[in-house]
Amino acid sequence: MGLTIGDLGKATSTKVETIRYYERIGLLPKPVRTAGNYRAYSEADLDRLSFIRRARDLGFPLEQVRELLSLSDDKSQPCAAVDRITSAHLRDIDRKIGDLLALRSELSRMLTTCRQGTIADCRIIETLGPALP
Amino acid sequence: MGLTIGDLGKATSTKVETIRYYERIGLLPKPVRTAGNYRAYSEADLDRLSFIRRARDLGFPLEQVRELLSLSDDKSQPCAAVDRITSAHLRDIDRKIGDLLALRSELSRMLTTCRQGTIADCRIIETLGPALP
DNA sequence: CTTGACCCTGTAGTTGCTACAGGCCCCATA
DNA sequence: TATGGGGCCTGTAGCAACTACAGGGTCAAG
Repeated sequence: MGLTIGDLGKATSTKVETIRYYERIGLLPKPVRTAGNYRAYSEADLDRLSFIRRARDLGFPLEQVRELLSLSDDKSQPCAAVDRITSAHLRDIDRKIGDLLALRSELSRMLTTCRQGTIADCRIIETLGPALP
Repeated sequence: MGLTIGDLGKATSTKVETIRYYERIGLLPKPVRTAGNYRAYSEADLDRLSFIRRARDLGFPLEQVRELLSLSDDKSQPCAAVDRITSAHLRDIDRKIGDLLALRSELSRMLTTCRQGTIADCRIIETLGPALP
């Protein structure tokens, strides 16, 4: 009866150490222990961990996962808070995508100017180096 | 004579602690010290730090910055190694962009299904929650 | 001569895990 | 019944790349 920490790990593709870490930071409740001091988990724990993992896979940082969890614990609350968190996360991702695209074009511009000579006249190193006087 | 660590920080938009950190991990050489034990930097140090910051701004991780620095120190080396590092970084960025775009579309799909009701029937929470039986 | 801005060292915190070390526990097999 | 191997336990330290103190020293202006 009860799932071991290894069972939970397998079921959610989560490393055992990560589960203990989630417990330590209070994302997962401390489970009951068996006579031999093993953690014994319930289906509810499995659901909660699955929730965490799905949110993490979607890139939510742990603090936002924490908020989403506490929202999902209170079903009568309005949905607006969830919407707010998700929108904020989306804006964050959009900003990151923008940054990366800018980087990407800069790097690929640098690459096209690299003429396979020596470092002495490498345009990439030149770009990184000090401004010419 | 010589630049203080604060001067260097201002000139490169780098926090003083970060400069000391770069010194500790061997990215920047240990500078000479004044009578009062202050670090005194040269223009060459400023150039080197600028190089580091530019590479960091382009998203190169410190280990790759280290490689680029040692390449730029040996001007007779072929440029191919620089090209290789830059290309690898570019592939990395492309992968990240792909990941983020996938996330983005998932999140925005979730948002469009959120109907501003209560948590009880919030589609976002539902998506994160356990599979229905 | 004091004030305030800067500098020094050393250590601990951040995020989200991951990897030990050194030791229990449990089950199956011989 | 002994034993071997897996899995579990706690606690600590490590990763990137900084950042933030605490508790002091130094320097230039007023």
